[in-house]
Amino acid sequence: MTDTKQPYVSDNCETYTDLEDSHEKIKNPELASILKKVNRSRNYRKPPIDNKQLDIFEPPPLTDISTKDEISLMDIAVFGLGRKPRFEPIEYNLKDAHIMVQGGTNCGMATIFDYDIFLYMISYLTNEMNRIKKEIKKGNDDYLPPRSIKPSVAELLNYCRRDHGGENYKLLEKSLERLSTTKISITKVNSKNRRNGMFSLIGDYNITTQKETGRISDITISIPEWVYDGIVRIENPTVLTLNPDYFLLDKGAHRFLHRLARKAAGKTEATYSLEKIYERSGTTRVFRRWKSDIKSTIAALKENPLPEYSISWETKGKKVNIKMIYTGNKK
DNA sequence: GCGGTATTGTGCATTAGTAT
DNA sequence: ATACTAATGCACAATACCGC
Repeated sequence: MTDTKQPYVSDNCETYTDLEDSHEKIKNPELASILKKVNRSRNYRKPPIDNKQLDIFEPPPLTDISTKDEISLMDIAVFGLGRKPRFEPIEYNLKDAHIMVQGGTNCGMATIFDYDIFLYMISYLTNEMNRIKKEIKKGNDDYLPPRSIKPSVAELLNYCRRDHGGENYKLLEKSLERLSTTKISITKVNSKNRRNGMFSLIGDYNITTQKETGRISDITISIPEWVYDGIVRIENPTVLTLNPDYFLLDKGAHRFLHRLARKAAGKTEATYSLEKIYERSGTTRVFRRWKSDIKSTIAALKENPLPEYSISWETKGKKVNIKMIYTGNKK
């Protein structure tokens, strides 16, 4: 099972890494060009060796909350897209709302990778609630889900399909801090009145570490009220399932595009202008810099497409549109 | 000014390997 | 199986540069 080091007969390399490194020396030009491409772009992480999401019976399906106050949270980035936490706030001026995302002054804003923890929380809660609803249909009363989750760290990392490297344990603490302090404020204006609200991605959290060893023994994350109410107290929660391969997407921009496609295209297709995607990505880059970035980002998808969606770059004169087409199982 | 590419720094992510 | 270490890799963004 763990013999991942299968030698490649063709070129005397021990491992896949050897093969990648030696692509210059490879005689077969076709193979060499493929390997060069692999070297250049890595859209997907390799899944951890033990490629199981959870060792429990069934992992909860990956779900994300899609709207809040009739505002779609999936087609804007309520987090930074980079690995480095960002400190500048993001502002969105949408048609019917003004949205402001701001991180903590010390730790910065949550990143799209920190958001994985949020997804774990949503998935857990949705799954739990679906189970309870089934029980109620059968006529059995049941307790509502708890208002906080207590995952073991390994369980959390497994679900997010990450490696169990110790680094992840250290970073978890920072991730939680960012998630908890990132505030999203929505100001909605309709014809009659103006509503303003502020919420964060996760509530309070506790991390218990053992004194002698410094090991994390326990984490508790409280579920913020808007999430709990949105899933438990509303009859038809606005949640969408995602493909678990989402966790393997290595580029923040790819994750953003996948979320956008999932929401906008669904099981059909959708087209956005490049300008609109630029605005909704929350990037700090000037447009023409971002444009060349996103162009190569989308070009990389030719080799390794997004799970279930194809993204294409279409030019109409000077205008650029991004077309997203569902390629998954149309059932 | 506007388009594009090339280079570089930073902080997180990943990997192999190790300890319990 | 879970938790940790050290070394390396990577994306994003800032910056410089070039040609128009």
